[in-house]
Amino acid sequence: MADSGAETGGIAADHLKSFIERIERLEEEKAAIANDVKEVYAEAKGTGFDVKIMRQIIRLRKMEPNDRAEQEELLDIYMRAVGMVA
Amino acid sequence: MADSGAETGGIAADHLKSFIERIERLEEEKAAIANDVKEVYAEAKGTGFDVKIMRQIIRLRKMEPNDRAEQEELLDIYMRAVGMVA
Amino acid sequence: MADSGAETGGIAADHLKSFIERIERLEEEKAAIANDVKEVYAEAKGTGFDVKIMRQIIRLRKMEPNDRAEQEELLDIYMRAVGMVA
Amino acid sequence: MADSGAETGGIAADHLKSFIERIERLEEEKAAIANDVKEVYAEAKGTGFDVKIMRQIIRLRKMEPNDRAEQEELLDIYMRAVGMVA
DNA sequence: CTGCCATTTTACCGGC
DNA sequence: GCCGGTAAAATGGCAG
Repeated sequence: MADSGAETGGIAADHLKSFIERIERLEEEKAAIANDVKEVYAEAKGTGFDVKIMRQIIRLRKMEPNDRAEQEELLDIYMRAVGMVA
Repeated sequence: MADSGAETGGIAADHLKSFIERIERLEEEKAAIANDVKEVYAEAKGTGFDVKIMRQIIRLRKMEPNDRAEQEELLDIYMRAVGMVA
Repeated sequence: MADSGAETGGIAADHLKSFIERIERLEEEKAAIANDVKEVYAEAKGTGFDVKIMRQIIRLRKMEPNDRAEQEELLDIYMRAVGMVA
Repeated sequence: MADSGAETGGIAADHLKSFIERIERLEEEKAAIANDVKEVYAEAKGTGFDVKIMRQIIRLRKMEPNDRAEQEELLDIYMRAVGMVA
């Protein structure tokens, strides 16, 4: 076998396995953090905050102020166009 | 003001801010790890591996641990009932 | 065998099959309509409209005006709390 | 006013409104069908069938038609490489 | 740059 | 009636 590319016999198999395991480790870490996030939301909710609004806040803070303003303006225009007061 | 629940004047505002910032920090960490994952995939791809299949592998390996055998029996019965071979 | 409940031998199997097929037909119809929706969005986009904003409009129109006002107010409060101007 | 693109004064507003209303009508139809689906599940449940398993069946039947056999071969190779039995 | 795929978010449904 | 998980929608990212 010429072993062009990545046939998975021999060392290629080991290589693949290594990649997979590295990714799985990272995914585990990521999942752990995602879980932490969930817990913070849960705690906030328990304190009386509205989770959905909190998500909106976080989304808005992530946006460039300019983009945000533009979107709001456009939304406003569309709303008038379809007859929603403001 | 009775401050029942989570009105966001005074300390409640601080509390909310604190929650938001905790989440944002965690999301940053998560994004960093997600980026690492992406890089590993890119490296694997450069080595000649098929990223899409790799994702499948990882998905499958994550599913395996579940002892879903319990439900599979009933599923099997239903499958026979509707004419799916097995 | 007493055939109480829904063991899937005999007529029960036929019954199950019938339910499944009815659902599958309905799901097909639903998918077709979902596709139509997609096409309308595509056409609107081709005319120069912003699809994302359109989705927002539709979401807002689906909400009770009261609820919408409440959410906006709450969002506003939260924004001030975390120091976003308005 | 040059009316390049889709400013929403005049006819553009009408156009937008028309798109929105078409989508809303389609979404209504879709919701009606979704409701029918729900009713069939309810009826099946009343007959003694397990709704969750039924959903699984339908999911599986939707997947089958795909001739995924092509990719399965490569998947198989990769699975062996990382030590998954088959 | 368009369409596709993956992730994320929202809504729904069944269980307790 | 709420909570948790499960499926649908939607947004964002990537390849072609």
